[in-house]
Amino acid sequence: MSSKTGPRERLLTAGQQLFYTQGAAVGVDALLKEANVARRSLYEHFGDKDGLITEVLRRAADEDLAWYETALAGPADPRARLLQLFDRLDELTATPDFRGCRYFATDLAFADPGHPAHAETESFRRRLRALLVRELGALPHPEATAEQLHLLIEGTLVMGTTQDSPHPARAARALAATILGEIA
Amino acid sequence: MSSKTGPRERLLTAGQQLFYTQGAAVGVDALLKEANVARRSLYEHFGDKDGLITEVLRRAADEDLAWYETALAGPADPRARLLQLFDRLDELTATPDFRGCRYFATDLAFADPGHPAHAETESFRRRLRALLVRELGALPHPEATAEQLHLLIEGTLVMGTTQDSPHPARAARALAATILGEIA
DNA sequence: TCAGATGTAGACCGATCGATCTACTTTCTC
DNA sequence: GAGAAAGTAGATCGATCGGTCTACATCTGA
Repeated sequence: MSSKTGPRERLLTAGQQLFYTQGAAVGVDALLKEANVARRSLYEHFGDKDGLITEVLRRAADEDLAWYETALAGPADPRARLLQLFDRLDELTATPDFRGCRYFATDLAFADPGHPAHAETESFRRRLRALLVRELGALPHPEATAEQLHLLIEGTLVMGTTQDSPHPARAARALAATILGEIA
Repeated sequence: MSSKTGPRERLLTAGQQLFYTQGAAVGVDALLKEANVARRSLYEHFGDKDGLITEVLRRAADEDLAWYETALAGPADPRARLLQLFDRLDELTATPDFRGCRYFATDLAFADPGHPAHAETESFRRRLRALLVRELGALPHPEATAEQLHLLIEGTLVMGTTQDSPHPARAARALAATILGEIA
């Protein structure tokens, strides 16, 4: 009977937060302090820092994809569902602790293309793309349109990160509306 | 009579290349070796590593904005000029050594919002935005459309970095064509 | 109950980082 | 051509990094 969360869980939670807010370069000491965990526990559970990073990305990917699922839920019309997604993105980028796309930031943080983190970020994007294609299943050119929507999403996250525009998701939504209307 | 380039120039060139390909976390030793410059010269000319980073960004911003200018040059019709920009972006992202947007990568590399590099990246984006607004001067809603084009550009650079799509600029170009057509 | 597994606390190691300093050489200027 | 200025080469410093290790505490299950 384990009512309280163990060190493994606390490390994943701390990693998910600190890697997002501070970047993957966050020191091990900061992670241990945030998680209230002994140094040894990290290396017993994850092998090394990269192991923790990989596992955090895996968990975050599941959560974020679930977020996309709920952001799309509701309307029966696929166009309305996809436009609603940009409304949710508008709320997301307006959040004070929004710091952009975790996966792209991870890719940039590791110059070595062989780093295991890249496999996780690629997996996330492939799943996100599949999700968009599924939504567009009933409409013409689902693959090409999914690519465009994906580009709009990434662009929104970037613009939201740099704060160049107060509401980039609204600009993206308008763009999405035109192509979703055209392919109807 | 200085026919050969001095250490300052070599450092800027090496920094411009290494910071782009390896990220801002590149070590000072690697920079010195690449530039064939003594350690002392770096600190005499730029104070510290951040000084070099800032100066590299300043120079790169001028070059990149000039690239945008030439990418837009040619056609008299502003719509054609902007669509041509995405053709140039298509070539750019297809370059084997393309590694994405230098400025956004720099922003992500420094979690501290007070780091001097952020001022340079913000300056670049502001100038880029102004360039887009200028191009759209004769058309309706130049500010709003510039925001959308900016978002498409950033999205293209991200998608080109992660290689999710072979030609993200073409997807972006199609999106740009719809809004440029609509506001006509 | 008690033994093994699991966790904590923290010293410690080698490597690497940015930065300073000394000593010597080259280059430019007057 | 002599002296100042600028550059090279490299030792060195303190801090920090990821990772290992020892010693002790706690929890758990046969």
